[in-house]
Amino acid sequence: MNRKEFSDKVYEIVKDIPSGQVATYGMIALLSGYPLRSRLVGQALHHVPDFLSIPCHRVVNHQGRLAPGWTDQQQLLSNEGIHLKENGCVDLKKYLWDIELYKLKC
DNA sequence: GCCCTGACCCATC
DNA sequence: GGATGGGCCAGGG
Repeated sequence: MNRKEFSDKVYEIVKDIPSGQVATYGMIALLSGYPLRSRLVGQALHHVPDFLSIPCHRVVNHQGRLAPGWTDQQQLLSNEGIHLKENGCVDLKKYLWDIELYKLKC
């Protein structure tokens, strides 16, 4: 697999996530053309240079849980109107990004 | 080149 | 609904 192409695709998709909504790693992996590669999405986002200004705080795992040890993430989310549940998870049913909208765009 | 780890997902219990 | 186990892949020691 072409790692650069994969990460480029990931960045492109994540940048397309509208404000106030969240996506899961699995969705990103699927849209980037590499399903089952959700783990790589997490790693790609972890290593992403910040000058690309990618809203990776809008990406959570399939349970709505945020990145561990990244306290700023919930602050950024709340700035966009996304309020977290008591257990610190995002309400996916409420804020999940509609993957079909992106598919239509392509 | 092997082994462990990780911002994960899914099926199953 | 939480817990568990298996599968996935790249990076670092």
